[in-house]
Amino acid sequence: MRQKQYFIPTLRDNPADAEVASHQLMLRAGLIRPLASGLYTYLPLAHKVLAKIQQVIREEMNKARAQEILMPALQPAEIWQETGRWEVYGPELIRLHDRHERPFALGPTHEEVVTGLVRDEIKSYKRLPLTLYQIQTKFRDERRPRFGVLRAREFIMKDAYSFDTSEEGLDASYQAMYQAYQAIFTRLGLTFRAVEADSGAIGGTDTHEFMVLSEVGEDTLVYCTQCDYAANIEKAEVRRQQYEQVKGTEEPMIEVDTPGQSTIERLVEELGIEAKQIVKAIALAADGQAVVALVRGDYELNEVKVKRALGAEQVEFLEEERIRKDLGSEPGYIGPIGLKDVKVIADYSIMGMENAVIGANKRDKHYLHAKLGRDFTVEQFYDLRNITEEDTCPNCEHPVRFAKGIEVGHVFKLGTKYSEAMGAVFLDENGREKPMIMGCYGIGVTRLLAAIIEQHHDQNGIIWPKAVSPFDLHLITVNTKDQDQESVADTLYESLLQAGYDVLYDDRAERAGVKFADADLIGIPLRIIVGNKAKEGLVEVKWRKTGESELIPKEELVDRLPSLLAKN
RNA sequence: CGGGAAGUAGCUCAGCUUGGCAGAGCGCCACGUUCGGGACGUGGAAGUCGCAGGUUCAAAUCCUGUCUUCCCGACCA
Repeated sequence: MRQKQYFIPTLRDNPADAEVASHQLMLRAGLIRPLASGLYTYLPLAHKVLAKIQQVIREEMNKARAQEILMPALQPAEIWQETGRWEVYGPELIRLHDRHERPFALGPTHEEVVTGLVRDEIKSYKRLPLTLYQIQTKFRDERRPRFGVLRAREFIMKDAYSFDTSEEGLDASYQAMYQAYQAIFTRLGLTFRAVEADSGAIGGTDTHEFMVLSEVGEDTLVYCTQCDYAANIEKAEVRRQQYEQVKGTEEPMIEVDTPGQSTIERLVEELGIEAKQIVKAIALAADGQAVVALVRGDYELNEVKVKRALGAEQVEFLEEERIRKDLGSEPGYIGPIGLKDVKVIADYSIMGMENAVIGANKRDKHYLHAKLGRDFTVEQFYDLRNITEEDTCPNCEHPVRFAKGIEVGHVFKLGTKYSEAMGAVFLDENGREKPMIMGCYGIGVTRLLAAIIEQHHDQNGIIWPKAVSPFDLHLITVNTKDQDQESVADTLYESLLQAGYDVLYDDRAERAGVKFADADLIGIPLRIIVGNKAKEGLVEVKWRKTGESELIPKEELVDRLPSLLAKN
């Protein structure tokens, strides 16, 4: 491809509204352009890279015996009503009406469509197991689109669904997908980690997320320094343990003035105590029902664990109005004593607390010297807090560490949730009707594009891993006015194409600096520069990643390319 | 949805405090000089100052409303 007429609108400055490296570079290198918040056009370079990513995914999925299909993005409301998700899904589901005022949705995922399809077509155990997948545009009206294509409202996803006759079958299908994912992310040149994830309140046994390690990741993952344990912090269990609590004398509980001290930090500062002496009380709405959760002041509440402990679908913070009305309390001063009739649950870290500071449910008031059992009680204890780096591995008791990750893939054992709701059943060997056992497996394709850039760039631009580079080679003439250079480059371009290489040929009448800067931005791993040594028959090859270069006789180039490319 | 910031030329931004001809750099077009790391000169094109309303002789500038974008918190590939 001659660059003169190729559409790569590079930018010299970073656009003001891009924050993270991948977003900035995708804009600057001419990969994407925004249309609205969370909506992007993929320009030729990005489109080529996406095609390569999809190719890798297809190869590995097909190898795992999954079969590619393509389902409609536009879906009638009825199938969503069948599974109950029309009500449950919430505002993230984009809903619309056709000309007959019939309700539809733009698919954020395809369990309903694929389950309906398999239900109608497959009746016998003899046709199972079956795994179907598609690569398609998904729609989710995200509450907050962010970081360019990392969290977009319209994005390309590979979604796969497996149907099995037994739990053992599901295990095998799940394993096959898990391994395919490992192969895919490895081939894409990513540093990643598969972690245990939370499966949500309903069903779902095993589930793993594939995290690309990156500082801009929105997820925190916890891994053991000894064994191979790794989990999303939402999921990571905290070992049950004897907490070392601050001891008190047998002083009675007293009420004190704590004006404006509505945070842990302020209380620590003003009262001269430790955070671990404070009972942090958090008011929540679990499926609308007010609940108070207690956790020791030096720990963070984990809402996913609360959700699981209560068996709730949804847990969110209680609004200030309801804290006053439903709890009879005051935001910032919530405590376990004297609350109206609400459920109070607590993390294990509360056990054995004495000499504690608790909110008095009155503005600017706390109690001191509160003792669990004597002054306040708790209905039930659970593991409700986030693990910390001071905690130990739930498997082997060795230290754990944290890392940030971008979730690029998710594998999930669904069980029979959708097959039962939609009547996707088969007849087994004995003629008995049974629900199919399902799994689902997603990969964020456009998110991968950004994640790859996050892990593969430097100050000057992108450095594509070879497997996904938009071109094999970047051929550059230093000076287009120089006849020698131009003719050498032209013939070289032709012979490279002949040899089967996909070449981007910068034939633009730009100065060398401009071309080199653009080449760095675009990030094709191997560069061939035709410059002032061209009249002596020498061309330069240069590796984008290391900046190393080598002069090579032009006749030898095509023959030596395989080894030159392999060097990087 | 709550909290914060910003909307002026394709991009990055100044001008706004104190109302008075719409600006700069880069990019773009033409010509010339240059030519291995974002050159230089001359000339040129380009903006409904986000939108609507108000105040005023006069609004990019002041006031009100509204829309959009980005960042921080509750969800997901």
